[in-house]
Amino acid sequence: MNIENDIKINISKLLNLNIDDIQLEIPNDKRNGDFSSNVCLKFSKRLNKNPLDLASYIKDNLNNKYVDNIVVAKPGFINFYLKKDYLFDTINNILKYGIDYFKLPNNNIKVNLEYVSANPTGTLHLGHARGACYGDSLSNILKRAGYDVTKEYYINDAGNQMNNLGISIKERYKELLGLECNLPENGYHGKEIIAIAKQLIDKYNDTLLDKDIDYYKKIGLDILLDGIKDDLKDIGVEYDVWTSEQSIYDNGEIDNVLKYLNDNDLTYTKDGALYLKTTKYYDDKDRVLIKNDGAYTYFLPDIAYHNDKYKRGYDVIIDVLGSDHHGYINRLKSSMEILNNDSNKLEIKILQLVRLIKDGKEFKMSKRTGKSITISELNDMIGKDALRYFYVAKSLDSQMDIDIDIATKKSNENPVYYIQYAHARICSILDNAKDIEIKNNTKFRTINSDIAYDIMKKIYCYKNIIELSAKKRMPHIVANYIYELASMFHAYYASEKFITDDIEATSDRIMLLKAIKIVISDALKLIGVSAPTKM
RNA sequence: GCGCUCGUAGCUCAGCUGGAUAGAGUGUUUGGCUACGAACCAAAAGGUCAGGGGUUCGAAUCCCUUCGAGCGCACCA
Repeated sequence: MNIENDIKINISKLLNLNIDDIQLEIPNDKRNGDFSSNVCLKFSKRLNKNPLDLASYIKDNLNNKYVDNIVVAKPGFINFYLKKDYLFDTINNILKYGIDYFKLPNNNIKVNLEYVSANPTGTLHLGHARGACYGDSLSNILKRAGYDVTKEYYINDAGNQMNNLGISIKERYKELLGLECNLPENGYHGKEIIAIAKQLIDKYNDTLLDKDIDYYKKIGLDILLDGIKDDLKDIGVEYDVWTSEQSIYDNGEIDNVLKYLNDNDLTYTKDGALYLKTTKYYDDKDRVLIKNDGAYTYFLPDIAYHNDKYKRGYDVIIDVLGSDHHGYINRLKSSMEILNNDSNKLEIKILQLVRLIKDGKEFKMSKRTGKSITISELNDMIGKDALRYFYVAKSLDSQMDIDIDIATKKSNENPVYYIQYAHARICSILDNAKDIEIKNNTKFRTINSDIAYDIMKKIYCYKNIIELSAKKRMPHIVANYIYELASMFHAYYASEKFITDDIEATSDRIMLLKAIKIVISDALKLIGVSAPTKM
């Protein structure tokens, strides 16, 4: 059953238009129909006809078994009013097929989705949580929409910052032993570094003093990476692939890329450094690949890494980065074009940074002093469900504030409880009705309220919501949808009694409740939130 | 200075590929539990969609411009 598509095909034949040119939308005001199209307004010029005449032509010639009535509205809208059967069929199908009813067919699009990828030099904080919740929810939604998704984390375990990590741990280790401590300015000052040093002392006392920096580096990397994995797992975020930057150094991919670039005159040497001609494409200046001390910049292995993603055959490569990295986009896209990879396949999603509010003022996070709120701290305060919903309900490109005082004291302000409450309420009613015989595949003769029809219509839209959310890479569309559905349910609950002496009416309502429950719990699952049966 | 993202109700945010009278939550005011869970519902008030110009049947949405905010402009990662 795909009414919208049928109508579109019908119109495209009548007006001789491409089907993709035809928009069908659900009007905000239902007085304008169940579906509405602006196609006559849009193409009146191209077709050289009055939009109202075009609309009348469609009205007189369109044929669809669900369409009850067609109305032409000024200045040229065409509004479709459907028979309620399409709603009833939807509900019956959901009860018959369950979640499978909403699964879109495989579209053969391979997606690589990389998110978080924080340096393993500290603990994940509130900004990382945004990328984590976004990425994980988006991957669920893409999968549901028929994409083949690989979730990936890039571990920056090579380069300068790893040495700084090793030094920082060693200095903290010495400090705790009462020795002189020379923590460098660009070292890591977070409390987790001290915790690692303390672990070493508890285990080995002072026997590690003669170990070199590489030793501390490795210990630190292992512990911090485990911590990152645990923190992510605690909020339901897991990965398919963990790629190590060091492995790109080790497996020769960098050398391969470098050789190709040099052989094809895409690089040049200046002031002892090797530059890549990124200005050939979208960059405003050429970029250094190898510094004059012979060390690679971050950029070079990242080129090899992204090239490798292309080689793995992905049709879409999504990177989720913090807004402080937006200057990196053109550089990376240029480098991909240089390697003959279509840079349109590379989608870089920029997330605006998260501001923390405490006592009505901004609470500055500082890497140097190690004063920041971590994911696990927030998780302890508000819990996984609230955390996941809170982050994913907002679009990525708005800066967002977290008021820590509200998050801790009045956690009920999080809309996730409102949604979960709706689910728990439905479960409770279904439990009360468990002995009542439910008829399947009914015509819902006893359903007669607007709110019930509105709910059915909302449920009908669920598939479109998933499709749209996936296409636009916007999981918050799903989050907001669930809230709206929950809100409609609460209103319905207040307006009618479900379990009555009328067996048929009870049965009809219970069927509808079951469908609502299926959609709410499924949509919550997509955004990583649980659907409790009791609260 | 240049670039990216943004500016919508007191506050936090939605608003789809331009579509019909711009929406929620929260806060304020008011009403509703001897009906299946009141963590709920109903109602009121609250708007120059930052300002100005343009495109067109139609602009919060697209373009130009001014103002304001955040971020970036490394041989750091």
